[in-house]
Amino acid sequence: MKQKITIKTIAKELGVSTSTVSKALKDSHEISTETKEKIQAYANYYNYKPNHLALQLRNQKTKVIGVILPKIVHHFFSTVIMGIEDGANEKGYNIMVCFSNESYKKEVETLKVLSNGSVDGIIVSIASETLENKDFDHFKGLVSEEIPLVLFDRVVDDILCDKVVVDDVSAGYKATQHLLDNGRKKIALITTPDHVNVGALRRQGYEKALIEAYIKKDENIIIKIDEKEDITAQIQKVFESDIDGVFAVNEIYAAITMRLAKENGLKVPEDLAVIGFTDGLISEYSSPSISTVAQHGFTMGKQAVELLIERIEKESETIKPKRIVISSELKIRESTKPSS
Amino acid sequence: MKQKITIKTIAKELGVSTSTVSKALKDSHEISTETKEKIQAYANYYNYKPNHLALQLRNQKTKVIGVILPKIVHHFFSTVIMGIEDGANEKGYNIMVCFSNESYKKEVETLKVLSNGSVDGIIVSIASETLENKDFDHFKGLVSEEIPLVLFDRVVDDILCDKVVVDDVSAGYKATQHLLDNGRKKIALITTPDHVNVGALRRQGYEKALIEAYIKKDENIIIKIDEKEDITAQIQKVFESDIDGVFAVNEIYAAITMRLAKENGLKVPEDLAVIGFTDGLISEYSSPSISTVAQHGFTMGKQAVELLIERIEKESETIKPKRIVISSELKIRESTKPSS
DNA sequence: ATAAGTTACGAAAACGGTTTCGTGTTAACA
DNA sequence: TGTTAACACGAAACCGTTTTCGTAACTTAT
Repeated sequence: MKQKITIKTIAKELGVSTSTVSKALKDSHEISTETKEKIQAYANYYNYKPNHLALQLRNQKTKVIGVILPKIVHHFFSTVIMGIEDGANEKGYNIMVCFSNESYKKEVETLKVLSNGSVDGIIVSIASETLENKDFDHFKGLVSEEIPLVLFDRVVDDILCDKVVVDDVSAGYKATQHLLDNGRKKIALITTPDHVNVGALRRQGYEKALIEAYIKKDENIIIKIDEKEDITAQIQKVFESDIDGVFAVNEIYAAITMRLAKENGLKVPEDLAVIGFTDGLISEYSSPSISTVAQHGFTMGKQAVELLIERIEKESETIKPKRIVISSELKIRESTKPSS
Repeated sequence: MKQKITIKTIAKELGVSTSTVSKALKDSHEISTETKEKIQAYANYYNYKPNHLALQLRNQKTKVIGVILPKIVHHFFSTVIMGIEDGANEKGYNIMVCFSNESYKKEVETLKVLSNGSVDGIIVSIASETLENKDFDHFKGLVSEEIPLVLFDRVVDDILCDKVVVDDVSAGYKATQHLLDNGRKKIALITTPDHVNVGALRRQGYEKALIEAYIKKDENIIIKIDEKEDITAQIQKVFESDIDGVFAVNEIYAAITMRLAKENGLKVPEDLAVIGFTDGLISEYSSPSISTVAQHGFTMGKQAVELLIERIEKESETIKPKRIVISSELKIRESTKPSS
């Protein structure tokens, strides 16, 4: 990189002290108009830009927010990033993005790197492996170092910090209720293993809706997908039972269900209604289009970053950790058009 | 944030100088074993971590790479980010991610923020508005400041820097050729306006394939989508002509085409073969699944970052700008199964 | 006993800014 | 004429670390 122009250069060149230059550039009243104009003109001409690193060191602030996501090739997380970036920019922050790739080890390492002072605060959605292990010591370390932390979507109660979540239970309830309203009686659930807590919560909502409709739960049509195995094969099993509705906890599972329905000779939505989660591109562009529960990822991201920045900038006050719940919303499309 | 322990603290506490502490922590031979052990034990006990900002200032290196993308909710760009992050991590770098949201103004601002010294180098895919304006002065500024810059996917010749691109012409050719091999004769092209150069290049490939097959180009079945208008309505026009194949330059256009085909009473692939670009989730999970040209986003990202880091770390040598071409690959799926 | 070489550490400069606290000069006032 | 205040600027400390250079004390060789 080319030798940059610094305050020192300007000072030497113009025969004044660095303090004078610094003040002149900030339009301080301490400096005479004449001197200020001279210095500003010079700085402008040579395109002087203050060195960010020096400022950071002095202020002990980086104006950067670290973000750790389990993955990115996923509509929900992409939109969350958008929200985070947008909110951060509004307050003059930038974001440093890292991925845990759902791995516990990478999450720990990344957290260590980010907490060495490169960022003022961190936003995380926990890796599934970590959720499975139930080992959250790396987060507790952060908390005790008093580095501001906000968890979103995949959160755990053990960690004492601000959180932003979707109303997963109520979302699961709403989705299931929608199918029931639709006249469906035998509704399958395609979900994640129990350790992924959002999956467990959505299931609670599902079960609640069934109970209220006096429909007996059937474990045969509740499929917990193990992503290490063949997903399609696991979903295929549900077609061995007689079903007329499917609630899938993400859009990939919903899309696979649609394909299998076709292969099994069931028409969507006539014979089978399908509703997914995450209002992504697949749901929107598949044909028939898929009804979903929209999670408002952008809002989540924005709320998370606002919470974090508040914490960063009011570091003196010890505010009680907050928990923000973003309400989800049904996006009704073709895949759940009422059966006759 | 809690008061962090610094070298100064350790020095004062142990009655030695900061230089001694610094050297002891690096296991320098200049320091006696006894002193080293004492200092290391103390540092370890109090969980000393060197202040990153101080190091950055001293070394004039941030070990951070800036990335500016037009958008993120897009399979291709998501995978590129993954590749960049992966490559960066391998070399001990982190990435700072920003979005231009296809806006010229935001691109200029973001570039300015990143070039104030917060990053060692920058990777960019140009915003469509900028491509339309043809105003690249902000990039030229970077180049003259000698901040390493790598452009990928949407690149322009005007800017003198390293570039990573897809072999768009040959990809367009391969896609079209595949349809021809399939027995299709009347192949429509759904593309972007000409200023998005990747679209223009893919079109060249399309036209070349047609010429070689002695098929006359028909401007009526070449649709340039204006994203500010209703996309579906624009694509619908192509169905007014008699066609048996469609080459769409991204997966959204391909998906919309599939839906319209259905609505127009054409069966895919029997009556109409469809091939898209960007091997994303939509193509994979739609039904029938959509054949595409896979762009290898991960590889592109990784190559881009490796190129950039090489430039950063060999700043002395003025190497001629490189241009890396990533070859694309056909992913044949159901939407282009041979017609009888 | 003297010269030379080690060993083990500290002082100080440097990275690029900001900010506090002087201080010399001039102008205004009693 | 002496006192005070305003003005315009500079010196120096500071943020946390590294690194060069100097040097006191001791060891070894002559």
